[in-house]
Amino acid sequence: MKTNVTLPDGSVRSFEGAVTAMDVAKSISEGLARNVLSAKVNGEVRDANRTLPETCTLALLTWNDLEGKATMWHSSAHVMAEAVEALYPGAKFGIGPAIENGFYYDIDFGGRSVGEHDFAAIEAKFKELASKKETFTRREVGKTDAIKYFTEKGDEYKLELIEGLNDGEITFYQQGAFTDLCRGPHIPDTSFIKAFKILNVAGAYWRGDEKRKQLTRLYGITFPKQKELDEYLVMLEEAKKRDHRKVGKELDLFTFSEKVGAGLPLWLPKGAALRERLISFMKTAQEKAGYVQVATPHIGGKALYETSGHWEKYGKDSFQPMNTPQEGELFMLKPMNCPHHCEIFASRPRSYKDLPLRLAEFGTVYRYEQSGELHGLARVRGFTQDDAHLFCRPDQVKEEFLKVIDLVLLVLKALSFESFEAQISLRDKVDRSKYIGSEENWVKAEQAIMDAAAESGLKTVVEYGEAAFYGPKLDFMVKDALGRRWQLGTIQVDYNLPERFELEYVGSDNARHRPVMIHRAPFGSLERFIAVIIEHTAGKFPLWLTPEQAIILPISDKFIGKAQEVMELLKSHDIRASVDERNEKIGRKIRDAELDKVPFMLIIGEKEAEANSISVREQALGDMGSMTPLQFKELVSERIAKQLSGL
RNA sequence: GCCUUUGUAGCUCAGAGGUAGAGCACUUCCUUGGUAAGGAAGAGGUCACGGGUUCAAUUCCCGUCAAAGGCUCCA
Repeated sequence: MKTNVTLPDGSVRSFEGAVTAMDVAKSISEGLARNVLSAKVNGEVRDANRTLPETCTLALLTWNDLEGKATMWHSSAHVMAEAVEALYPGAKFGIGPAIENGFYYDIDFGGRSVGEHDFAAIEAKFKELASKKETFTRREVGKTDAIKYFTEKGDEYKLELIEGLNDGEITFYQQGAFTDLCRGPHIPDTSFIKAFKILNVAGAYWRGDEKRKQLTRLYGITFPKQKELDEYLVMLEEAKKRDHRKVGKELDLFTFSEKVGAGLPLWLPKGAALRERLISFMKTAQEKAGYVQVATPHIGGKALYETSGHWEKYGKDSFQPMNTPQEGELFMLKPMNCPHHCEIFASRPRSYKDLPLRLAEFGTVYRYEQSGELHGLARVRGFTQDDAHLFCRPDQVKEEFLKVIDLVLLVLKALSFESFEAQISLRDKVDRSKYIGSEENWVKAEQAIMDAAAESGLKTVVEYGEAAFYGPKLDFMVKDALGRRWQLGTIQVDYNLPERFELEYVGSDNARHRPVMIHRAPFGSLERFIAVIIEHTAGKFPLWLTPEQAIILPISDKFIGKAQEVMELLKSHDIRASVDERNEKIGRKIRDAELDKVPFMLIIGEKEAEANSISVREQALGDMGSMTPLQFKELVSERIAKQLSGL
């Protein structure tokens, strides 16, 4: 018997008899063999020490491959479980997968509270076990034997997992004293793991169901070298420095007050200026795209939300209605702007010639978010959407949708977001109770989104269960400093609300027709959008957006008058500038302006006062030499024009 | 909402069963200085809030509120 192996470069190697991926690695080089974590055999990731089929394609996976890392982290989860079992006899185990950065294991410690103070002991035990160079042994187990093993061990979680499996597809992996139900694959032995750290601990419901027991989830990460762990931890610290909650405080952008309430941000003057800048940017873009502005109140009658379906779908879990003292009328804080906008559409007869009607509003909405869910500006209870609703004829849907995609891309470009994901958010495949409207309408809407997304050429991923209750969405997702994904822009096609609000227009055939609605918010919400901008720029905003574009620094107070003249001149050219009039040396003023991330520092001393010039220093880059205030104004205008090209 | 953790000056943080401290920021004065921190003095805290234990609590215990990391949820 021979084994023929095709390697990724296309070359074919022939071996006498049965061989493993590890054998193949050794035949290539000892160095490679020392680094092989697992192997991709005919497209499937498997243990490196399993026998290969007679004919196969083979890719050897190392730490440089995502799948190699995943193998190592999954194996690390097993070792962590082994350490936990040694220290906490009787602990029961849920699931322990590899994740994007590391791994976790959900553990039932049997009523014991395990927290950060326990980490050191677990880490020490882990290192002791890993250094033993225990091998991971795979074994196929019959269902009855598998049930028997975990019944004796008393682990009801594993038993529940086994219930969902069929005879013949159950495998156990054992390393040292620890045996686990596991599909694999695993690294050859534990000696590959050289560095380990428990990152944090969290509660996690068994099978993600909040009605079931909460297990303790330990998050950890491992590396093949201690140095890599150290670097990773430094990187995490650096990421924390970009946290919008920290930077927002340092730059005086926003604050929170216990008295006002959790999740209700207070915008300070600089942060409010930033918002205004974003709003006027969007207003300009929208005016060009044929939108009209409307304005609606922050509350609406309960009947409005009964019509829209909000009351039915989310009434119980939202801020509760408030009533008027005399008449007892019920009003709700608006969770969305669309019902109000539907009523504007319905306020008079509409002709097909009026469509598309694009109603835009920077509408502030209020949503009840569970207290544990609040997160700085990224998840709040009151926020302002750059909302608009496009009422159009069915034949206009695709074109309008494509135009909105362009608008979203323009926004992402102006803020230099290069890495975003476009996600098509569809209905839950099973649970349809969360949604309103007919199957027919949903199919039409889902098709419309997929067609438009395909035509736009966007790369998209499909997620089920992420749709709004009235329709599917195209969502634009961006990551924050710590890699968490947030939804920013969103575009939604809706056949349902026009039906519920009985919206109509008169067609060219003089008959009544139902319009289609597109809901869209390119920023999503100003709050979350600003949070993500802060983390992406670390507070160094693009010139067009930054609250203060230039600060004028007189060398001594003799030149304050001159500095003020320059400031007035720049302001008359729409440059946002101020003067640092403090009684400090120039070095100090520069340092403070640098830390405040003001893009330009304009220095005025004796030389400049005489020559009617300014010395320009660019933030983080340094001295640019001297020029006249008008030359500086040109410099600023050119840069802004470049940043906003396309608007 | 749930699990783990945290809450001391505007900010970052030390501290201890006997009613508090540093650095920065702030105020005043001196200094008028050319590209990342000039000097001196001063002011500033119900130690998150509410109970309890104690001769004595900011410190120990309980509750509430807020914040952090997750889970669930997310119009």
